[in-house]
Amino acid sequence: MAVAKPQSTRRSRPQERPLTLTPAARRILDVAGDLFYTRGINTVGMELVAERAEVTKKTIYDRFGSKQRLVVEYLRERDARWRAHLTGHVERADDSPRARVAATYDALDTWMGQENQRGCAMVNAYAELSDPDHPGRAVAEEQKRWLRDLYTGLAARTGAEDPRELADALAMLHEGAVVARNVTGVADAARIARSAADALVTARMAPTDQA
Amino acid sequence: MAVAKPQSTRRSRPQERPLTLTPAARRILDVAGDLFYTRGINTVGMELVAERAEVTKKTIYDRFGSKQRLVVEYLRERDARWRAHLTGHVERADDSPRARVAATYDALDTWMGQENQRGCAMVNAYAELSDPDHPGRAVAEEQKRWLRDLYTGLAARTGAEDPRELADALAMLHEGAVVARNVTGVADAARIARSAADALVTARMAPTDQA
DNA sequence: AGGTAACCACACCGGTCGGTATACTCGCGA
DNA sequence: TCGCGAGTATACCGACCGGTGTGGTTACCT
Repeated sequence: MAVAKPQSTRRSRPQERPLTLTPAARRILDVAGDLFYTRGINTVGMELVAERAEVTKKTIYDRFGSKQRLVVEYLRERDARWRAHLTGHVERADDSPRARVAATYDALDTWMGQENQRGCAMVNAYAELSDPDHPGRAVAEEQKRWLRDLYTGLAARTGAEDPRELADALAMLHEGAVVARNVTGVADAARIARSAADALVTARMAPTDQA
Repeated sequence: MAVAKPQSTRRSRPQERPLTLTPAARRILDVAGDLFYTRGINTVGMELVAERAEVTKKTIYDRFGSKQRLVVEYLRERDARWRAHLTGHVERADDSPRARVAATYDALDTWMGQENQRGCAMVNAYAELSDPDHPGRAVAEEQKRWLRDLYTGLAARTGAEDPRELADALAMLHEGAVVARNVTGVADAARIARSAADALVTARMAPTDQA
């Protein structure tokens, strides 16, 4: 065991040095990403990361400077991977708002099948990093804002009266599906969310656009 | 700082002693509940709990036996409070499935306004307690199952073709609203979820029941 | 040839973790 | 009066935390 303290209050961030991703650093980040996601950020010590990456702690600190930084890089990378996954699905879909909304839930479905066995990494990190100044929180917030904006754009194209509100509802189905699958064990959560989203779009669509 | 380890593998649970809630134990549980929720379970040490409850660690261990047990009791109590809050709202609503569904989101709204500034305690605990054997996880799972069943009952009364699926969608809006409010900062998340839920019920309702 | 970046091994730091042990006091009910 | 449950205070346990410092070895770039 061992675990505690109010989380380093690194106030007034000292501007980020750019990070050189040497081979060892690459290994460290991979290992840390896996461990942080599956076991939780706070329960994984640097010693363990070092051991798994076959690297000394010294090397980790030479490359990343602090655990906080390593955590932030883990979140950033995961966020980027998720965005790429989602936008890939969306762009391959038909260019209709309805099809594209559906595509977001398909993306979620495949994502959850592969690398999301422990819920949303951003939401988990948000739960674990209780210090409001931890820069990892900003990464999570940004991802959620991004998804919301994506939905807002699509919602606007449906002709909905209040695109923002529709977008928020679609985002809720999205996040809720992750919880349903992860905690409640609903295997086809993404499919259900997709179907509900479609019904919602229909209900909110401008009447003239109904087809 | 300090935080780590794969989380005590207390396998084959040694049957729970019933807990005597002495005045000190009451204080301990209150303090622990507050700290665990606001700072996270893993970042709060027993030393801090003892200090805040104006009690020695000895007393905590005499009453609760272990941190794990204290965590479980915290989750149970919070779960019970939440269920009471929600059922209170539901029972005070008109006895129509539509009104009762709406009432669940109203309950969420007032709940989030008062004592849910850091998201859903069950979801957070699920994120923090990565050991699949930690009994705290079961408490979270049970709450989500309960909510799902509650929605299933209401959905059945709407005459929906697939009550389970409608119920899951309603639960997703529910959980999603918590994330939206907490991470994305959507102030009227509960209201939006309520409105979306209502539209969804309308869409899924048996055509003959439309009113 | 010299410099430097990237790594290794290893020892060490103060501090905290969850949990235990010993010994003592107080108030209550039989 | 006696015992006991609930509490106090304090010291301690081994383990682990995040992080640093020293010194040495490659390998590549100029």
